[in-house]
Amino acid sequence: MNNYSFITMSENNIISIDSVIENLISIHPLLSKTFTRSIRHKTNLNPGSLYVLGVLTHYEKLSMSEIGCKLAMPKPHVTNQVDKLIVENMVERFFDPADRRIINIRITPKGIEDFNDIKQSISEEMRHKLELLDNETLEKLSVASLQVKEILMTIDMDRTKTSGTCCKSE
Amino acid sequence: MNNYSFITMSENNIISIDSVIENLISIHPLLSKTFTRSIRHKTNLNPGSLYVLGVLTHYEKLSMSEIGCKLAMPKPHVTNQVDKLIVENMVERFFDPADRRIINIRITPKGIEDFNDIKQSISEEMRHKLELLDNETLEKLSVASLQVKEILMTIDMDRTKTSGTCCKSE
DNA sequence: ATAAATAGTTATACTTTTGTAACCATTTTT
DNA sequence: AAAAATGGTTACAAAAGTATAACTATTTAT
Repeated sequence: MNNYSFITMSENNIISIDSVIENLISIHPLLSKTFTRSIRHKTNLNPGSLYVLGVLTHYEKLSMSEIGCKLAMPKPHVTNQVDKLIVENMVERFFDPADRRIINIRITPKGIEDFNDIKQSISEEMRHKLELLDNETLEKLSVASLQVKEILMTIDMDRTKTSGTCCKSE
Repeated sequence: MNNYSFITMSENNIISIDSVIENLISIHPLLSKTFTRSIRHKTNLNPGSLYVLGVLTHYEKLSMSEIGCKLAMPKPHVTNQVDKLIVENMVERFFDPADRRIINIRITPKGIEDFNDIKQSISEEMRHKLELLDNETLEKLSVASLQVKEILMTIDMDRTKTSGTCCKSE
């Protein structure tokens, strides 16, 4: 029985992983299209810049490489997107006192404010859709999306290839 | 008390919608990057073609416009992506007997098979990450992602602008 | 029957993102 | 001190996706 329960456990696990991936793959284009489109129409920022801004709201500071890692974005592209955000005073660079090669980025108060405005604006359409859901469904979606978000954020989608090494252990 | 409870209800609702959007916006780049990168490296298909293929696994048939609607993809782009899938024998066109302007697309058995292979392959990295999660977390993610997926799929991310009208009522 | 609307394609210009390699500055290794 | 590794930038080529308009074929409305 021990053995048996172990096997089913493991089986379940595999099934679980596949179904998770299945779900995530389905979720992705739905979100991708909604937000990307809105971003294009309602802001001057590239989708990429906005992702950078977004990830910076979750961390006090990130180095250029870490940003690229969190978003699996090539380093040269990170440079470009951060440059744009700096022009807009939404983020700022500062050297790492311990290692002067490292350039850290943090979001500015203006960045936080702007990001909130942008979020409001790009999510207008989706808000209208969500308003049509009944309370129970909405609540379910709220809890479920929070869980997905939190779990995914603990997973580093790192890549070691594109341009030098990427995320190290957190 | 009735009134009060109504107000809090409504407040909660607004808070819920905002937090849902917040979560979805956070989830999006995480998935986007993971899958997009893998798609690029492990298949010959564009990400776009794969999204089309994916959405076709969920519906028996879809017209060109409906595909564009489900994915919020401009119609000319849908044409391109479907063309590529047809060359690979992964989907097929057939006229709608009731209205010969409409071209319906359905996935072929080969398409289903290939899509499964591709899914396996593009999700390898993510599978390794997910394997590191403990069972409880994985189970939570499985349930939560399923809920998010199912709810989002009931919401049409339609757009009426790009190229003529889009999704009509389901 | 004619005009207007709809579904889809073609063509084209454009933006965003990716991939690669060369390069500088700094740190680590030896 | 010299060599190797690391973090970041620059520059350029290529892929993917977006926007728009013009066009054909079919259907619907008048």
